[in-house]
Amino acid sequence: MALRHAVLAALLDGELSGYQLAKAFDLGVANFWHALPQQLYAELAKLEREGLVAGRQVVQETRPTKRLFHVTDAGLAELERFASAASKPSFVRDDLLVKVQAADHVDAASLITQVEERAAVAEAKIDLFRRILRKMRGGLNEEEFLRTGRRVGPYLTCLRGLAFEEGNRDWCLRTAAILRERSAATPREGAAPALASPEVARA
Amino acid sequence: MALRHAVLAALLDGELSGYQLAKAFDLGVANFWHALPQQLYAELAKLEREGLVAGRQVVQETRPTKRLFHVTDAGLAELERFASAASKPSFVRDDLLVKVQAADHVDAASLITQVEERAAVAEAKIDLFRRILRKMRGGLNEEEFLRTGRRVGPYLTCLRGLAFEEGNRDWCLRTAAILRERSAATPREGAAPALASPEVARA
DNA sequence: CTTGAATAGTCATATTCTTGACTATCCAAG
DNA sequence: CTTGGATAGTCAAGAATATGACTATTCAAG
Repeated sequence: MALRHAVLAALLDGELSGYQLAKAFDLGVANFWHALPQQLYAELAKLEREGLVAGRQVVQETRPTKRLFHVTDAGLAELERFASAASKPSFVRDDLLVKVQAADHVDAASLITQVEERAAVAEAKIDLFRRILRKMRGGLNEEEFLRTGRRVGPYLTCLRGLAFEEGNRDWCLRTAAILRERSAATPREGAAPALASPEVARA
Repeated sequence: MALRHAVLAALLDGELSGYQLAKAFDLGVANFWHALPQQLYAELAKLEREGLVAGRQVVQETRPTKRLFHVTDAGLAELERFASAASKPSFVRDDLLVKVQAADHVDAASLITQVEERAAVAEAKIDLFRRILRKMRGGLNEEEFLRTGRRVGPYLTCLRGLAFEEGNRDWCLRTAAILRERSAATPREGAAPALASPEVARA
């Protein structure tokens, strides 16, 4: 149950409405925690009942009234407690990797397309992360900022997101190239092509 | 609902019992899909009811009787269908990243310890993946194997796991170093240390 | 000769997450 | 003057996951 802690961590940078929070989760936070708007509204309500966040109503003229939430002292204490407790091992879930695992038994063309699409998505995220990082460190260079900047937490997690997507892109491009080469080498085979194995090569 | 497909993909390499499958998930497959043994038994039962896998009873003398499962033609067709459908975006969940996001507001010492422990875990996984990869490619070098080997799917996903853990390790080590340096620079501060910010520097 | 680890598997409960729909207001483009 | 997108939020139902406990057998260490 760390969604609540992810929400608390996201609210540390200032007051957010549920809607803004949902967008934040879609961007930065999404790189290490994923949640739909519905869950966030529900979690905010629970956190408020428990006194870990507090909301204040903001009546807007041109927009629907919204509620801005901030972390309370109790919320900060809960984050402290969470941060000191043992971390569960991280986990990833990725359809595409499941498909690649089965690559030798399924249609190559569609798989290659999907891997290349994923590379493009990763590239877009890389650009986004680079922009966010530039904005966060302001005039300072990275080393300076990491030594002296306030709030390096979000910067560090963003760096992990950047490296992750770079790894993603590189792997996708390489994988696509390999699958392409292999499917070119056996143009008339369907699933599970009988490529040259060590045994065959010896024969 | 891609657990079923992860199970099918894992069973492509040969018959496995529920127990063996659980261990396979704990190792290789866990890098892109995570599931507890209970889920796997339940999923196998469902897959069998739907005719996507078939099990055969194996009576053992020295061990409890087990059931070995393999993918049926219908299961293969289902995998094909899945592989051609659009992939959901991958997602990661990581307690540790949530904690680092809040790094400027929580106790540094405990966080540094955890980040360094994670680096060690990553290192161990790197070793494991290297061994698995070596074993999979047999006598061939990597390039050769990727061009001509049978079943490159598991090899490719393992490569992604390796790169992921290398990224993890590198980021953890860098993050630990930065947090250490910062907490050394403000030895008597508690949470949210007032480090030199651009504004402060100007003053 | 008892304890603990590994094998092999099951059940029930509770929480969490996803899906899909729904209510509103405002602004801008066509 | 209607449609679509952005803002702001809510509800209900159902699927998927997690937690914890439970039954057995075998082998090896102490």
